[in-house]
Amino acid sequence: MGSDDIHNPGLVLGLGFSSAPDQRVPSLKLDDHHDQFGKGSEPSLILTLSADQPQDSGASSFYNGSVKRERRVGCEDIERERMASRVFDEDDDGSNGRKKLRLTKSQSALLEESFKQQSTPNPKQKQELANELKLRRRQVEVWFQNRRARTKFKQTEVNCEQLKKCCETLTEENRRLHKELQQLKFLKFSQPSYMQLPAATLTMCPSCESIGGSTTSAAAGVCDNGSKSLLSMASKPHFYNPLTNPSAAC
DNA sequence: CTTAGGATATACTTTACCTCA
DNA sequence: CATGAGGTAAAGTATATCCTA
Repeated sequence: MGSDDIHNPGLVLGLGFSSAPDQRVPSLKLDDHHDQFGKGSEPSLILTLSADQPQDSGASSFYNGSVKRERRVGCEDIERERMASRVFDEDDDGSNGRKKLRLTKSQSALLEESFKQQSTPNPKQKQELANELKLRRRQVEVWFQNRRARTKFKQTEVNCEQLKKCCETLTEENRRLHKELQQLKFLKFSQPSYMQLPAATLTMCPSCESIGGSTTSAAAGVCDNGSKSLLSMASKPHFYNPLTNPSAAC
């Protein structure tokens, strides 16, 4: 037995994305009412912005192709508000392509404000917002959908960065433990008397990565900088496993 | 209890517009 | 000045889920 039996406490590294929770799962549950409509069935009615609803408030704001480019300098905001508050009847150029709504800064600000308070407003709240902003409810709905998507995307980016850092830390720890293990094996076969010492008397300095005889830090299981050593961990009843105890690693 | 259908959510895509080299 | 690439945000589409009649 001996050092060959030392468990590898954290030698398996990975981000563990085998089943990302947010991955879209292909629909395997079309056995109920959904497949009755048939995925290939064409929509019989396509609503467009112009045909969707009457311009109830008269303030849905679209850029006209001929009105371009708000300037970042000067009275851009005023100009933008002015442009955006215009009603474009589309088709002045004969095209029936969709025009793109641009929310004004005040509209965006109010939407942001309400998003802070409630990221998924109920239908009544949406309608109230729409009334206040002189938009259609659908536009408010879409804005919240896209806003939630942006929030989620940003959060995913943050999580990804954290996982990268965590992975780097674990890789470094793994490398260090490997090295320590090799030194211990070497010591075992070259100088067996070392192994007769109580385990707690041996430890490795994480900075110089050499085995030493310090008793105090080894007994504590932590080196001066807080790193763990194999021997000190081995003297404890359980091994440190960063995968089952990730918070300890990162 | 089962089912149809509406409402609404998410995920992904398309499109119009803007910025910048 | 013109232009093309790339980014951003609004809107479209497909599908899932929940609720109700």
